[in-house]
Amino acid sequence: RLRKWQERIRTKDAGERNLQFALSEIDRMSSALGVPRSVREVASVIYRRALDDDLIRGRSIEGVATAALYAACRQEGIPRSLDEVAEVARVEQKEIGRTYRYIAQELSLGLEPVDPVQYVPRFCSELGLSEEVEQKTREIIEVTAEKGMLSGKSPTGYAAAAIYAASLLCNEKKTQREVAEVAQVTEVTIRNRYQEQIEALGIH
Amino acid sequence: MQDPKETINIENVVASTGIGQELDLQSVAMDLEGADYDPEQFPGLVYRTQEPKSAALIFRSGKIVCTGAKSTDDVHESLRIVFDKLRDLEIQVDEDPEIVVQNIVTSADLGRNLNLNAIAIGLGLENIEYEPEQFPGLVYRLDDPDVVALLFGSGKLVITGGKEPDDAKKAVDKIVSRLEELGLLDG
DNA sequence: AGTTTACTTTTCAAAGC
DNA sequence: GCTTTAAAAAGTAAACT
Repeated sequence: RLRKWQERIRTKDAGERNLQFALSEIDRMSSALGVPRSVREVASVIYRRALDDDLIRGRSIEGVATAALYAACRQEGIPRSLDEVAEVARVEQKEIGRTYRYIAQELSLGLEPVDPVQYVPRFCSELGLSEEVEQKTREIIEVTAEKGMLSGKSPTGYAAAAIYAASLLCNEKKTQREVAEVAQVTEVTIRNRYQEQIEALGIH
Repeated sequence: MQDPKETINIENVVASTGIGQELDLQSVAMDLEGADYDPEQFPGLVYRTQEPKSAALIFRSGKIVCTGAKSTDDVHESLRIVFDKLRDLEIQVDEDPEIVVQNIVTSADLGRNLNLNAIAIGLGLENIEYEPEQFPGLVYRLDDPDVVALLFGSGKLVITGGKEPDDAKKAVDKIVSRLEELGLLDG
């Protein structure tokens, strides 16, 4: 009976330690990504829900904690791309994406695809662009997405191209390289999306 | 465009069978020209047929997986070639080994662009998977037929997981009617 | 800048780790 | 879970010319 009791304590302690580890990892990555405290709290809640629903079985604590943070950013409307999250995570991007899809499904998070507009304030701010460019970017994204051009395209690449186009239109030009750098996409992607967008807008 | 069902094309057929005899893959690898065998990497020996084009994975147990064929007829033709090659090596092969089709991959075209965002919401986020940051296709799992469809912005799609060619036709029918009743196939 | 090659997703069997 | 095999879809990426 004593052994059973000790085992229970040991299991409980191990569980506590694992939870503390997961929460400290969420904190560490959140700081590195510079997300607000509210997002960390949402991530913690998602992680605890995953824990309660036994979703960690067969997966790494690190992977679930990272996926929870990625999901929390999206839920709070200030997404970080998988690429950005992977840079501060200790699991590879592929596993973060796979784990995110799993917990989003199992916990019925009901998160819609990321809207490129949600990346605009942060990217424009990092580029030191004006409110005017930011507004023009939103307009470009909304008008072209309305025409069905967003289907299947990466939200970051789409946002990056629109920012590049808006910076030209507002005479605050940023190079494709500068925009590519903050959005973590290649210049080739910006070029491709940019061509489609200006054509759809009829800007020649 | 035309009837989406007319655009259905079988891209790959996966099937399994067995010769009813255990094999010494090491010696088969030595005698069979073009055979790839690296047991450290994978327990199966890989043998490719040229016409019809396919790849056969041959195992020590005598079981065989054939993949890459464009039709069920091609699967049978490819495996007939593999069986004969093994017989040439003086290996006993059952007369007519049962061949079971395990998966058929099909492509099709709905003939009109799709707004995947609207479709994701329309079909219900809990019923689909659409993460354009990770993959441009929307993943839609059907219960009957039991297949998985990948829908793309171009209107083209992939149907996989089916056991018979008819599954793809049924799936396309269901997808078209579902999108139509949601009013997402026009515009 | 254009081309080629390659990786992302889904499906399935096989034997073994 | 992973390993290997094939195939399509479209987007993204990297290595070359």
